[in-house]
Amino acid sequence: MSEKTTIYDIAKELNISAATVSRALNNNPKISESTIKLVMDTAAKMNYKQNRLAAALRSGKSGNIGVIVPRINTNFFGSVIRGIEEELHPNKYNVIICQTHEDENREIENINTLLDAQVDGIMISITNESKKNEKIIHRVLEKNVPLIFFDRKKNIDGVSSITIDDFKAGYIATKHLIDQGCKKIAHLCGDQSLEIYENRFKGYQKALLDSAIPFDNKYVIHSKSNIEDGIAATNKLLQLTPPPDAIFSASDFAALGAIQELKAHGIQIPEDFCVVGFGNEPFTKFMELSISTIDQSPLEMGKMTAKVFLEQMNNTEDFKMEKKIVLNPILHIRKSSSRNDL
Amino acid sequence: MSEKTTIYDIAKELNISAATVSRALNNNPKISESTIKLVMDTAAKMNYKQNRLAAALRSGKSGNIGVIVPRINTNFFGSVIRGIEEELHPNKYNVIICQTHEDENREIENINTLLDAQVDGIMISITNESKKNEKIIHRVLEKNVPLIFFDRKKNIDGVSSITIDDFKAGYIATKHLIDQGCKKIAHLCGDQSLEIYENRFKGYQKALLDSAIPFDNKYVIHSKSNIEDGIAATNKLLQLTPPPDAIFSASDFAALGAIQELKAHGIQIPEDFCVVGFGNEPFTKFMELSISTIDQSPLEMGKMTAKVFLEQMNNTEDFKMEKKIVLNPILHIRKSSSRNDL
DNA sequence: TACGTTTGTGTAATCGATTGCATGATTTGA
DNA sequence: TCAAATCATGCAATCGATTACACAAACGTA
Repeated sequence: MSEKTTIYDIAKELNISAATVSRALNNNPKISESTIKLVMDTAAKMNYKQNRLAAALRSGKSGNIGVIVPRINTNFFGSVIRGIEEELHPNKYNVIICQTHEDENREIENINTLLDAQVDGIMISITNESKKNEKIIHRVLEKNVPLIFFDRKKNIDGVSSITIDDFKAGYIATKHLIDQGCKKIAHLCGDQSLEIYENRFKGYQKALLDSAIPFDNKYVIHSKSNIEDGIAATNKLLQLTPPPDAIFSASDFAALGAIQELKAHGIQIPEDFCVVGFGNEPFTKFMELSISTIDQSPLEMGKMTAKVFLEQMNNTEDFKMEKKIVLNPILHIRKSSSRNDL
Repeated sequence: MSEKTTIYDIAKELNISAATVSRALNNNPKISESTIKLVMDTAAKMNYKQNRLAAALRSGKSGNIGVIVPRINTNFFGSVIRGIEEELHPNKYNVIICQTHEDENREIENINTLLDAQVDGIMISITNESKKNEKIIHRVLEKNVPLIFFDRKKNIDGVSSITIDDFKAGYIATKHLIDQGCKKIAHLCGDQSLEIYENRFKGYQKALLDSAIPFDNKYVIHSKSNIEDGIAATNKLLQLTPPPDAIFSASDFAALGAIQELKAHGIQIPEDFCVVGFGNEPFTKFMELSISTIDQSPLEMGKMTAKVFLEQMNNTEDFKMEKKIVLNPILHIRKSSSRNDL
């Protein structure tokens, strides 16, 4: 009834050996055309489905790859995963997803789980730069399991990564604000132990420097990626003398909080104050006062990550391949920073 | 060097049989305490990691479950998957994700892929009600692979499902508009071959009926879940005589399009026109003119789905279990429909 | 002392597909 | 006509963990 047919069933049916069936199903050139056809037809007739677990055990390839992200229900990570899945699907790989919730212990646990499950590769956006997970990363490499970083990476020799140019992103966002005539530009920065936020910050500083605007540390406020932190940070900034006249936020959510607070203070945007966010979250476009922001091309990032993985898998040469791909950030200029009526 | 240790390596090291090692690692009560301790310690020392593929092949349980959704980079599906993952993770299941892009052939292919991969269960939000995928669903059931529907289901005996009460959602949304004094309420409905949209529509009709408001089919416009369709539909509606004074949209995105178009026509919201959307997309809350909408508790839905799956897995009794869980929709009243200054 | 239990381990089969090596059949060439 | 080459297929081991069954040792009881 619901019993699954194996190659042995087919073999018995045709009075041949299971080995021949296996080879026929894999189009092995050693097998005669007629036998191949016969086996194929019988397999179809008997509704044969390969048990990939068995093949996986034998070959050591599970056909699964693991993707580790802080969380999946955000536009950014959801889109990256979508890109990865769409690229790997035609290549017969399944995508297993894990969440870390920014917890490095969880990250280590996830990596171990994926290794136990014999995944053929791991794609990860790490939680932070702590040394704690350095060890496990090396364990992965020792096992020769392809590892690829996307967005949040570590600098480890021999490991490929797909990121965006966060420095440039910070630079063009800040430069844009300067071009709008802003003189005192504040920055809501993220966790500086993460390279991405560090680079956005550096880009911001460099843009100021290039325009001969003095950098002032009091205009830099650390805030997490949420509305509340954006509000709190803006409150602090408005109490300074002089207060800033623009904000480059490393997060769209913090930017949104900033805008809400600025409005609450009766400040006109963009006339009196400009804001640029980061991430191109869907809502930034939909608001009546649409928010200028940096697009990270997450779908593209996911596809690239998958492509690099496939390339490494197909690399039969006897050398390690390391590819560092840096995507170009795209500034979307919207109302929150458009003084020139674009 | 990077060779993985197996139970045979441990067995050889301790001069015992692999069977004993296996039993010890699984805390089999037949094995003496001292041996268990010895094996455990040696396993740790030799950095042993179970090869789950081998265990999976033997036991027929892969430890993976498949989740099929139209796409993952939306707030709704992303959140459902998050809920599923969080609930299954502690139970040592991995989550494999597949996307259908609303294509039923892709759906069938995904199910086959998951079956081939020997997943221990499938959770799916189907693309539509066509008969085409009926057959494959039954194939899954015949194979005794637990199958659970979430959000978009089919009515099939013996299959559990977790949904929200779309009828009630349509009802309370419409009733709310009526309570705001709206008399001519239009409905932007979705694909009526999907039960969810059909029920929202029915709830809308029932609310009208209960308030003795005549149902008028010309106020019902079919539109997909995107801004453009919302704009187009609203345009059509505004050309009617008399035009409606409210819209209940089965999608937040269409509602957003509607609002944009209403504004373009200089119509005051909520004074002259009220709008209620569906889905509680993040942007609905963030807009200056925040959008009233129905929350579907996607995280909760995901967790419930996983719980029902676990319950079925742990059900050792000799009977089939069918559980139909219907979550309560929550109306979030926001500015787009608040005439009473809430 | 003799026999039935209990306890702890080992042997070997099993899950299903793959593959190196062996073998028998057929063809080629001299 | 026979050796060599080619071709198609079978045998059996393998991947690593699990488990039914067998069995020896230790223990208890009459």
